[in-house]
Amino acid sequence: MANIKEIARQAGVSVSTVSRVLNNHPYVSEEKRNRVMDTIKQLKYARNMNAVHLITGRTMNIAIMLPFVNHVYFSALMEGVGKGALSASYRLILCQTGYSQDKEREALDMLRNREVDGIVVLSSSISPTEIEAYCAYGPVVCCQDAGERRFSSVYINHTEAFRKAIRYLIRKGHRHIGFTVGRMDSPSTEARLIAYREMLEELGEPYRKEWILDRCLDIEDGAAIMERLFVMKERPSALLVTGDHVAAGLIYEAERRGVSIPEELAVIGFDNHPIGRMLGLTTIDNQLLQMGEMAFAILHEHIEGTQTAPVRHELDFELIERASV
Amino acid sequence: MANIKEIARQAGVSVSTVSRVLNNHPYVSEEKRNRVMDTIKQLKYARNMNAVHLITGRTMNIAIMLPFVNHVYFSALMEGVGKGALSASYRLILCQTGYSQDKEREALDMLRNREVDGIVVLSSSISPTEIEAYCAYGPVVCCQDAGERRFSSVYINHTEAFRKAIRYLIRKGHRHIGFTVGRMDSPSTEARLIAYREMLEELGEPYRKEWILDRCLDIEDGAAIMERLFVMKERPSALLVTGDHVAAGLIYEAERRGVSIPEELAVIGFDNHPIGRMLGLTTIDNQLLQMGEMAFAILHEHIEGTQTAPVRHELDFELIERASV
DNA sequence: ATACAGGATGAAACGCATTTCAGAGCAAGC
DNA sequence: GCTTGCTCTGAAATGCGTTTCATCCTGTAT
Repeated sequence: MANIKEIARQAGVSVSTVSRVLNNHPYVSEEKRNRVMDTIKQLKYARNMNAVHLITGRTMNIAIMLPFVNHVYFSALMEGVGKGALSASYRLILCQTGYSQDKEREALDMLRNREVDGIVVLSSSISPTEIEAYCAYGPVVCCQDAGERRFSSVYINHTEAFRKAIRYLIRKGHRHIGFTVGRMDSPSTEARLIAYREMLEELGEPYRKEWILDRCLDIEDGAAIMERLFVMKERPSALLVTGDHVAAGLIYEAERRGVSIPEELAVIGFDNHPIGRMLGLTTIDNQLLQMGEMAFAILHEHIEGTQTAPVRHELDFELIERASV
Repeated sequence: MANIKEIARQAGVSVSTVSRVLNNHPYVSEEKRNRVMDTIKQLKYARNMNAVHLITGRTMNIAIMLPFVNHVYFSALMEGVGKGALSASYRLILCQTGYSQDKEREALDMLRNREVDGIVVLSSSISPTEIEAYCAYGPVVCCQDAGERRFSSVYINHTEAFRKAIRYLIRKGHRHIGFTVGRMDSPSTEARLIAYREMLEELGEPYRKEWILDRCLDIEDGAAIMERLFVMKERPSALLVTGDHVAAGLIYEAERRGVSIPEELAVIGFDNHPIGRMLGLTTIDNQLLQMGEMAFAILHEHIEGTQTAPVRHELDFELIERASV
């Protein structure tokens, strides 16, 4: 309940001196410093950070916008951002949007409202152009390639990664390749389609809409894929699965049904999650942890002012060969 | 950049009127309300929430303290808390502690510093007694049973749940039962040991230290259990595994090594995670989502002042019979 | 005509810590 | 002896929105 004024009064100094003690400024005599610190302890004084935020114009909070927390992809990214934030003494404010555009705008508004010093967008449903409008109020970093923008981004080149996975499958003799996506209209799906179409062209294969399996987000969606494959007249011999958890579900269900992997169905996952390592899943490591850390690092530079121009940082990816192809 | 004073000046009204418009108070004439709203739009005014927080003494933020975000148990709990927070317009500030006591105190200090209106502790390393000291500064809700305390808690009765699982195993003919834990000195481990010792007594079985497998947190730890079982002279015929992910690792590895489940090894998981449903894992549903939601609901009541006394809310659990026993 | 309730409005106090500025005291340098 | 440059200190301005209180006005009840 006590405030800085009360401390000053009881310690017999001015509020400025108390503030100096609080902030470890030099130029306070040992004697007064001790007196102030004693009074602080006696009165169990705790600073009202809201006043600090108001006067300094900084909150040491950053917002992290994502559709849902309970998903391995976002957990990993979040872990990375959190790691960076922790070591720089920033706090993370969770903005779980469920891809609701209103919620997303609400999150971005925190920047306008000075509630946060910056925001990292893991995934959003509103357009990059709309996000761009918020750059006037503070730094924004996105974990998706959004092209040349007024905000920074950290991403992996999904087209390139997909191309690499496809090439690998072709080298292994596959011509009938399908893939799964989380949602059809996401930027990464778009990026993947580019590489996919390229491949079809090259192999002279037709575009089979049903080989692009939509709404594959978690392990059970993965298990459900088998059923979807069984009802197809023509089945792909290989599947690129976005997410090791989805792939794990698929592999499990394949085993249960006696479909042998990789002989009857080759699978490549994404994310390089522990579950994939355990299952011997060939996967693309897309460096989620590093991406999160890098996102924070860049945001931090923007906040500190050491970097004012938006940066686009493309991360490497790596094909990890295991036993599912 | 504009502030309420500037809006007032340009709209030709007082700051009080602007504030009233901002907060949808009645008693503002239609005409002035419109004038103010127009000016707000023109100047692209955004409220400085830090000033609001300072004057109102509330931030609409709550802290959520947990060791790591990248873990299914905490993800599920967090999802629940987040759900509640969202619908009550509260923000979640993530305090990832890694069980560092300093970090935990830092999180609790946010309460003293008025940075948050309340805090929910999912799991902590510091003692309940130390947490209790912070209750003077604001409401705290823990997701573990800490006995009669000055803070509220939401929990499941781990002893009871364990007992139920053990009874079930005994009914199925098992006498040699082991179990896994995340860390040996956690409150839930203690609770489980009570039921476990009871069972040993009843069956007249000796306490075999090696049948309590420590440090089992994720899927790979689960897979590693098989190796640990193989080097034992005597092996348990059934294992209670804390976490469906750990159990999934174990099941997978058992299959790989040709150990049939449940014939050679029966397994009961915890958490009722989708991965367990997929694998036909018998498990105890400990209502993580509901626990998170309930934790927030109680915290909310404390913040609103509708509930001032600490409450202890014990949640039900449910044994879900599937094929692993 | 009088009283009273309620709508509408603005001035001012309030919440609290940081920072600038001015000034005092004192030592070192010329 | 005088200037320069620290060290140390406090008064006051600052950041910005909310809320209380007093006041004025208008319509309705008596």
